[in-house]
Amino acid sequence: MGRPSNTIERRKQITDALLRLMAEKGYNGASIQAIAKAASLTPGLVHYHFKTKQEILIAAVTQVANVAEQRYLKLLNKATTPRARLEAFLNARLATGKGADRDAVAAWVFIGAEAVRQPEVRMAYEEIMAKQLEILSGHIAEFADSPFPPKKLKALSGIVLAAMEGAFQLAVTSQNIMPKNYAAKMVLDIICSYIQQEKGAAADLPER
Amino acid sequence: MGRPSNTIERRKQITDALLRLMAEKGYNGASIQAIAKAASLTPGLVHYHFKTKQEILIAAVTQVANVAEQRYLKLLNKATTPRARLEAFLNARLATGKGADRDAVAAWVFIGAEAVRQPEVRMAYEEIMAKQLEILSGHIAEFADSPFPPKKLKALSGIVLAAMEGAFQLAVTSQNIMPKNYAAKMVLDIICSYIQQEKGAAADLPER
Amino acid sequence: MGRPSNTIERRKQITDALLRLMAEKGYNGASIQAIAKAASLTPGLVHYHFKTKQEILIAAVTQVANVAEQRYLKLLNKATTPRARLEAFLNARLATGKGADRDAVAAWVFIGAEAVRQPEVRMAYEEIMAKQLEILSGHIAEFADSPFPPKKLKALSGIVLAAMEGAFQLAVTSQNIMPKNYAAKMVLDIICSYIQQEKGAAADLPER
Amino acid sequence: MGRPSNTIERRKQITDALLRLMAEKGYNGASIQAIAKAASLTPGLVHYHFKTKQEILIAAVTQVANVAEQRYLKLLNKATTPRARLEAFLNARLATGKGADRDAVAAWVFIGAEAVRQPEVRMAYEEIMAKQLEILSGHIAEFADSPFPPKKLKALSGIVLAAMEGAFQLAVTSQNIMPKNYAAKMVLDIICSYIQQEKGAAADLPER
DNA sequence: GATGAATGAGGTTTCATTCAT
DNA sequence: TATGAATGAAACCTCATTCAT
Repeated sequence: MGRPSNTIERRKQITDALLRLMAEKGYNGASIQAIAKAASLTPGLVHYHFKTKQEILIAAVTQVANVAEQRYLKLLNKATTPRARLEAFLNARLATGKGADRDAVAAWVFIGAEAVRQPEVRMAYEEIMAKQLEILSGHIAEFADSPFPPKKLKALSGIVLAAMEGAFQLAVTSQNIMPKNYAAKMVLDIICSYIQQEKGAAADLPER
Repeated sequence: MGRPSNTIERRKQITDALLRLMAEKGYNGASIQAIAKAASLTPGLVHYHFKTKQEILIAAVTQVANVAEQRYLKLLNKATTPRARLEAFLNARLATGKGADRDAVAAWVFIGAEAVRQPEVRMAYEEIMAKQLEILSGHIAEFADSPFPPKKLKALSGIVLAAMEGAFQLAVTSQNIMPKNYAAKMVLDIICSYIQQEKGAAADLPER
Repeated sequence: MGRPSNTIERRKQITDALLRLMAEKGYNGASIQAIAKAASLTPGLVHYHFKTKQEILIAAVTQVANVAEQRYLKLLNKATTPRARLEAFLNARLATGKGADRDAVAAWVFIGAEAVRQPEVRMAYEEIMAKQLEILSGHIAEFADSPFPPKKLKALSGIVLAAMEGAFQLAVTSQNIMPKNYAAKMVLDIICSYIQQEKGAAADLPER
Repeated sequence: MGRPSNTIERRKQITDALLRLMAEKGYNGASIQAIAKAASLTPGLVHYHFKTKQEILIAAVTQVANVAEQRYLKLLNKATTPRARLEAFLNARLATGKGADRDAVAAWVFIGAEAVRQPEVRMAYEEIMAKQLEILSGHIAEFADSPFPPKKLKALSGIVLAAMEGAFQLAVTSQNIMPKNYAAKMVLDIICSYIQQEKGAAADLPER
């Protein structure tokens, strides 16, 4: 009895619209009116499915993370070596060349900014970052294929994550600094050389 | 012949107020009205010194860059080795421990976001980034102290710059990923190991 | 032949919910949506049982009056003297100490306010007041136990009714002016002394 | 220098408009739009002079109280006997016959209702009531012209105040119960008879 | 230079009501 | 009877900007 629920689709319609608009106008520029129009809905209906605009943003953040994770898992499936698995992670996030992804990157930059001032958004953002950090350091450890001081592992992973976030920022504002598809390659190079040096350093202290 | 101009101080008052407010409320959250109050001025006067709000933002961006440059030049003065000069650059930008600097970092993240959607802001932002890239790659080249393929130099500098920008983002949203004062050290380590590896690779191809 | 009607229970569920909500948020603050939730129903169903929100209010007004009347009749049953009967009336309405009754009183104040601007509500409200006036003046006349000029009887009853309504108002806004259970006692005192004086005055004019 | 301030007049314009509208549509019915139009202003300007709608209401409450006080003081000036002073108080508040005062009474009823649910309004309302109580009991004590148990004095004043508030309610909803100008007279009668009885009771206990 | 009142567009959100299911 | 999605108007409020003084 009663009308069948379509909340899930509607919510996706709405978060999609927010991300699309945010990519070029930022969070404030993406008004509920505009979101509604972009999703072919009415403002009232938007608020029927989301109590506040912030809720839409948080749902969108989660969605972006999920999409990225799917992409990662897909690539991971095909990867058979530690190096390939690390690359799967980096490419899943940094492959900014696939056309419509420029929007996703721009949206992500705005999400990062909102995370600075909206605690609720920050929590969602932090959680995602923490998860990324864990996955990334796992892949690096596996790739290093030798004991790696945990502190250094975490520090390396942290700066790599920072480099990735910064690469997004530069990709959408300063293309001549961060040309397409450069980031993934450079990040991998950095990881390699850091590991190499670490191995060398360890070799110099054989009795430890 | 009329009262003496105080435009310069007034403009600084205003940009300072914007940066302060932006640090916790973002660009949109910093209304002209609020800026005026924070600067102990009136809205009308703000618009007397700046035609639009965007102009204030751009002036603020420039100011932030100048302050950072002053800090850099000061440190540079005391630096006597290539390594010290490179460190001067990194520390001038990444020393986020000075207390009130958290605000500067947060403001910078919002500036980066505005650069995504406001072309005029983007231009100012890009220019700063380009300059940074130049300085940074100069220091790295000097520090490497051996011929370095220009492409690799630029790529390394680029990813380092990205790491620095990303470090700002994480510093104000995910402190457990990017603890205070970690970034500068890690960035230097990365540069070192990358250069080392590059030297090793060059040594393997003696006849070139 | 269809499911058995449950309209009566549903309507009571709904008016109860309105009264509950109105007690702390007023009439406008009690949205249909909120009423539905408070009654564990859906907005659509609320409008199935009541065409408009105003209809709910009017039903609620009637219900409140009925409940008060039941309470009065119960007390009246046990009363054997004129004074006891008068007290039954006063206590039935002014006994605001029964805990959850604070809500009923607050709701009644809001009902009085709505009666000012909604003619349909006013009619219901007036009818109740007229009835109260009649009952009250009956009890007073009986209690006075001597001829009482009709005009004075009506005037006394009127001001007593006013005092009761005002006591509700003060009970929910200014407790230190109208402490719990004070009103009923004071109203009775006032009636007594007024009657006494009236008797005295009548005695001074024996030939009338 | 600068434009001369007209805030005071503007604020009065606005509170006047609110009271006028509230008299027939209640607080919620008096939208900022409507207030602005009634005051020949723009909604933005209304919010320039009052941060929130509630602030307007509170200013209006205060204003109503002040006007009533002025009226009282004027009447008080001409009063030479205790009885006349008491009457001055009652008439100042209950003289609901002066034409436009019907609006003031209706507005006051809505104010009372808002006081139930808006704590800030309640505080203003309570303060006014407390002040009234003090003035009123002073006049009654003076009028009684004999020692009066403080508790009884306060109780009498309280119920009289309640009767006055209730008279407002009935005046705007049930005119046949509370005809114009009846309230003041009846309230005075009630006070008189209560005092008489009290004196009689005191006389019966001469040695106390 | 400076003030602060004023504007008008647009922001998010609420809500009584309707209607397809 | 019952559901809950959908609507559209209207609510309060904010804000960059202008302008009379």
